[in-house]
Amino acid sequence: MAGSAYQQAQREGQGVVRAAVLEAAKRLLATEGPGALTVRRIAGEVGCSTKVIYTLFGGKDGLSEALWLEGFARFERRLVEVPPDDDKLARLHAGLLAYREYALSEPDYYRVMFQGAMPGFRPGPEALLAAKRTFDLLVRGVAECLEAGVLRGAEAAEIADVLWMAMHGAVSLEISGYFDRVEAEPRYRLLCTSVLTPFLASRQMASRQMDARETDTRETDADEREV
Amino acid sequence: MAGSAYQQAQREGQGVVRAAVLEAAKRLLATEGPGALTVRRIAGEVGCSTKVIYTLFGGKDGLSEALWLEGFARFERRLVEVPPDDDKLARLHAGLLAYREYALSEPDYYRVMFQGAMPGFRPGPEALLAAKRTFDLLVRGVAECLEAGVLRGAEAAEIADVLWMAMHGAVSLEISGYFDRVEAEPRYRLLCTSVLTPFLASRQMASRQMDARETDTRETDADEREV
DNA sequence: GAAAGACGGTAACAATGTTACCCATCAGAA
DNA sequence: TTCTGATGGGTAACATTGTTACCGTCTTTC
Repeated sequence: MAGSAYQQAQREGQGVVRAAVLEAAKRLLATEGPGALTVRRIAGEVGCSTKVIYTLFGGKDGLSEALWLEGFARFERRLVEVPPDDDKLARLHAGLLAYREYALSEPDYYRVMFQGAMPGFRPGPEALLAAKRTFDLLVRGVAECLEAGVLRGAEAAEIADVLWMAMHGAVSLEISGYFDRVEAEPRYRLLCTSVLTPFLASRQMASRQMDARETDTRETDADEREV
Repeated sequence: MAGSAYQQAQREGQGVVRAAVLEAAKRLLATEGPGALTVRRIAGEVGCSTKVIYTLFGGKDGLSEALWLEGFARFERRLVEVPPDDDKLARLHAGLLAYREYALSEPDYYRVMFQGAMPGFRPGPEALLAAKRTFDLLVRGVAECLEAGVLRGAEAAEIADVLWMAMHGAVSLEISGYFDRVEAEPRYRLLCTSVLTPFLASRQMASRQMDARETDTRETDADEREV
């Protein structure tokens, strides 16, 4: 593949320059938001000319896609490290909470990935594939609950879809400032339990929680598994 | 207020010019999307200089806010015209469907309102108030269900919040292209019923629906009220 | 009638993504 | 070995964006 030592070195050099550019872009995105991501600014941070970004990424869209992929990699890393649990439903709940926590911890990445923060950028096939792979983590979590018999009533993809819709909406509105953090968290928990409740194999838990909101009775150890 | 005939005429003239500018901006937004909304383009369409837009709207942000308000006015109009129904739950469901239908019928307005399609624009206090007023329609619909006794278990604002989160997430993902229209609609219906089910006073309807997905039995006239 | 202020058109400015031009450097052929 | 072709990268330009300085024209006011 690498014809000569020179080509090899050049390729490696491009690799490290590309990494440096991406690192600068990531830092700018995290510290100053998408607005700071200009070609000149990034080139200035890394100490090269703007041309380099065009040869390495093919323009701002290429760099946007690289950041999109980086965001999904971070997202996936966060979701994967949710610890396993014999209680599949508890693990799914932990994953749902991890979804929000990631989005709130790196909202600018979330904006890039899901809110079109880079104007004019549309993800290509590879990027959509990465998104789909991340989403499959959710489908798998639901499927395990179906197999374990704690969820029922719909296909894993269906339940995962509605969960994703709900979580994305909650997180998206919260990032956009429609909810402050203190009221957003209980709303998010209520949303997650609400969406899952119709699919619970034994609906007593959710029923108990709902009733408890009115009667304040019958708390049991099952409560701690609620969300 | 209007000192002289000249001032009066000038004021009225500004009013019609402002309306014309807004009309051009609305047409551009609807036909070519937010990307076509440049100050020069709008000025060219209406046949004036860019300066006019600055004196009438105070810059692009002012025009963005005007479009935001226009979007919420259209949204509210659509939601208000959901016909009343003695079955409060059916009316609420109709409202939830109207939410999606509006968003899909004017996705660029929805992007302006909820997805930050105008870069750098943050809604001011008046704009947020308009948003809140529109959202109150949903709260009121939920409150009527609570008063009628068909929903229970949480405050109207809580249920409305989770409904809003869910609907916004579904619509937002659909607009962004994560679902095609044919698969999005049943998902949306499933999402709406799922979110509402835990709050149903009599949960037999939802239970029956869920069970029916597995057994394909026991259809009743209650089915037509599902979503 | 003259000074003052407001509206609006022209042309500029700053910032952005992008590219034409040019030079340096290296691989490969004569 | 030397020349040719090509590739990468820096400089400076171009087009487009939001925005504003400048100036002429008009009305109001003293």
